[in-house]
Amino acid sequence: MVTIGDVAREAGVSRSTASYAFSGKRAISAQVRQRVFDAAGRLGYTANAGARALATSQTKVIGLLARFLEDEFAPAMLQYMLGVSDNARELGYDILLVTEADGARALRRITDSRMVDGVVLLNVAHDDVRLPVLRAAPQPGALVGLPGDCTGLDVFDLDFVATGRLMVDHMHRLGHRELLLVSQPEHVATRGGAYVWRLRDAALERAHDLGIRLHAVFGESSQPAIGGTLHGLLDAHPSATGLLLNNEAAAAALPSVLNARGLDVPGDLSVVGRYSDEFARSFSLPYSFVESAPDRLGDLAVRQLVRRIGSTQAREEPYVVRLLTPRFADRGSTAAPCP
Amino acid sequence: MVTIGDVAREAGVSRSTASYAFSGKRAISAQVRQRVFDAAGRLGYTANAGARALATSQTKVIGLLARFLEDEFAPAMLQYMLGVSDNARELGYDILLVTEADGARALRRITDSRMVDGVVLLNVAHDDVRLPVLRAAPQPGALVGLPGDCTGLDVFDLDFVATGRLMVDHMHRLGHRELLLVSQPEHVATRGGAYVWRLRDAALERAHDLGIRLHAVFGESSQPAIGGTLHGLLDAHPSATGLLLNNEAAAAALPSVLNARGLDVPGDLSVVGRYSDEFARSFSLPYSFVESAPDRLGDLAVRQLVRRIGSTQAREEPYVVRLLTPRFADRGSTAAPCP
DNA sequence: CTGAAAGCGCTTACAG
DNA sequence: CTGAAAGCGCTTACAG
Repeated sequence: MVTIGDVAREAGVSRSTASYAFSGKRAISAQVRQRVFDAAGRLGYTANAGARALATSQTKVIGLLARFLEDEFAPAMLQYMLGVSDNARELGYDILLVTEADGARALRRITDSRMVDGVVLLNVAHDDVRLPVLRAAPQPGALVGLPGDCTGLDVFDLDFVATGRLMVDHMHRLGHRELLLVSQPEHVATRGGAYVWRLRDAALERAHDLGIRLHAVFGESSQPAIGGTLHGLLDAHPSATGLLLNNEAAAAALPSVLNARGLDVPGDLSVVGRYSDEFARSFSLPYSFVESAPDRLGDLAVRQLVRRIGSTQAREEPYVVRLLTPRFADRGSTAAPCP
Repeated sequence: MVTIGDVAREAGVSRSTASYAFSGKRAISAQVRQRVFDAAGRLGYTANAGARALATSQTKVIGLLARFLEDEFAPAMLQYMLGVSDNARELGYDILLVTEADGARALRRITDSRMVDGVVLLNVAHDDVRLPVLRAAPQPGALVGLPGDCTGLDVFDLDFVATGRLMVDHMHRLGHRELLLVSQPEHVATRGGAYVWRLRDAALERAHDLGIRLHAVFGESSQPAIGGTLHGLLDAHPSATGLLLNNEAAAAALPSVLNARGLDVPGDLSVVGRYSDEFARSFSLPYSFVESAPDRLGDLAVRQLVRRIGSTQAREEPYVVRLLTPRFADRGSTAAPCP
């Protein structure tokens, strides 16, 4: 391979001069600079990443820890991954993708060996086992997903509490007094998927305060089971006029369920979902929804992480917990209930 | 950070001895070995990846170049990514994920700078601009997706020609004589998505040979457009008794389309799709299908790549083009046509 | 404005 | 079975 030494020789300068010509970290005469660049061009020089990392203690790589769990909608994870990856690249960082089941061990491996300058954790659980490892690591970390304990880390998530309230408030304003809520599977919550119960509890509380009857159930993560659950729920509560969905599979299954029952939206039933814009487009779901903004969250997490990586000053700043205000995307699937 | 020098001092040996104790590349007395391991444990030592890469010219990282194009079903890409990532990790490699739009430039960057020991290209087009870059790179590469020119690279893909034939043969055997085929959008083929026309052309040819009328159309990649296309196709050919799908969006949309038309499968219409098992499960599609086996392809590509990386001898071996024989997963959605 | 030299943390022939 | 030393390819104080 061609090294900076080869370039220096070809340009007739020292290796340090060649290095400075590339980095711009000290003044170089225009002629010399040009000679170095020309030489590099002729020889096809690119700096060796390992050598540079060793010399600078910077890899320009960010670790991305995904977590694919049973009964969670995997394609949703992809949106977060792309949000992180695309934005990291724009800031000059590459992505080391980690999909191992044992996230804590993998995290220790990539941080201890200094493969990465920082880490983004996806799909963070309430009591995530990766957090103690990340806090002990020398690199900064950012989370997508709100855990029980946020100390020492920057956290980004959709505000699921506000989302639950927004959904209920929206239906209440239209005049609905009996609603249904389908969440993710119960064991997703049990094992620490806080987003499940944060939305659900907030919706239940708000409904209670407003004098609304809210029937909340946990739904399955795939068809045909979720279809059966939807049918059962609609059978059990024929007087309910609104349906809230915090469950991608339920949203995807709903059109055929309603079709089979001959129910019209919003004529017979008002519907509000919670998913990403991309998901809505892929399946062209005709429902109003609260945007879960995975690209936005990935962007925010990476940007903050890079800030911390870049300056020791930024590293001293207080940690942030940023919960995005839910945005309601109106697709016309809600209306006043029929009398 | 704690270095191998610290470990050596703590254990009372030289750095080379410590290094050999870890690598096992030369005999070390049991006592010394234990002292080194204990010291490493006490100090919490992990080798610096950059330094090791510099010394060995091996990063133990594989580049994974994904390619997300308009009107291709993004979640399908995720399955390939996980197939590569999970299997790479098992073989001791980490994954550098590249999602940049300009794949050729990104590929040059990560290979020139020696960030990776090898590269897997996903979603390879017929005349993929990344191929010349990969051939010129010092690292070996493996493709998932069959390009027009395979020289110098290991190639893995589903046999789409055999898939097209299998679909038609299957229907023919059951007695069908008029079929419909919905492919991906035409411009996906136009820009080089060879899998589109390979399956389509093979199906058309086989149908012709068997005296079957096959009406082949290109479908959109999302609802509701694809739903309209399906309706239009069924309207235009009421005498067709079988439907072949090489289009994920069409498969996802079909249940509600058939529901709306009151069509029974396989009573009124026999259906065969082509997608992954994971996709079938996520949407619980009730159709028989040809398994596209993304995990299997990722596995094969990585395994071959690691072989090439591992030994210069393996690097001399002839390149392989491995097309997986399509596997038919029977879900009972095909039957003899009604008279 | 430029160069010679030290150092980043490993591995691996070379010697014993 | 073990150690002292060179080298991987960079960057960056130190000198001039």
